[in-house]
Amino acid sequence: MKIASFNINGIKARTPALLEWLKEAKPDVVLLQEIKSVDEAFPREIFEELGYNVETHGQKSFNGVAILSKYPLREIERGLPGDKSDEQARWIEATICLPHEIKICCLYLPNGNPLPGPKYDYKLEWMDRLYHRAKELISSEKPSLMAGDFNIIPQAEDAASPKNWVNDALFKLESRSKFRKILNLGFLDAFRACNDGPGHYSFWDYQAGAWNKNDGIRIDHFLLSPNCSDLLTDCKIDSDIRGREKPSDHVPIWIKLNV
DNA sequence: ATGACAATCAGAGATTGA
Repeated sequence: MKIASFNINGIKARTPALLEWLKEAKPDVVLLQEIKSVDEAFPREIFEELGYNVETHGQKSFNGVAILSKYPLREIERGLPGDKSDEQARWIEATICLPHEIKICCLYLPNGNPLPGPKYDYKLEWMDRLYHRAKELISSEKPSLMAGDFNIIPQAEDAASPKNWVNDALFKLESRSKFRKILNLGFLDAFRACNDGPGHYSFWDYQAGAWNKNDGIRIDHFLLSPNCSDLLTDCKIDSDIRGREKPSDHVPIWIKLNV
């Protein structure tokens, strides 16, 4: 089974590019971030015609997450628990039902810039809540994964120019430590389990010719619970997508599970 | 330190992103 994550930077602007990639990559499940659309405006029929079940958690103009799945989705939850006043659409989870169940969580972690400031505080607070949900997932002892745009550069080798990011919310020790704390619960960075070394990126800024200079960062991740990690056979980033017409600034990352 | 680029909403230019 192939599960992908893709920050599409607007479903309205990205539907053609998304369809082209879907038909090539043929993922069974796709986790989308930054749909930048309310639920009613999401073009669900286009994806249903391709055989996907569609669940969205949208918001006007900004944020918004969605799950496309060829398998039925159950136990759908919208919004990261822990703060009822949080109105930003950054989390949707569901259980897919194969012979055995897998809990799939799609997230769009706050950027956090500028720093210091309320946006950075929100990022750190959101990561504290993410830690609590991650702990619950581990405690359940069921196969689970969290994937999406984490807005975290885990290590220096995950940036082409790490010096440019030292004071950025994506690379600040404080936010990276919170990411590491989640890994230390027992979650596996699937990409690093399958790939070594520098030069692997999932985001290139639209500005300053970042793609042409390969000045990228790796900020889109798949974190797998231990019994989900046992099923992992491959993880790759479809970086060539960034060079196409009207691309997102992110590219898809996917895993294969032996189920 | 700033802007470079793109998407959104709105119908110009501000806001957001990373």
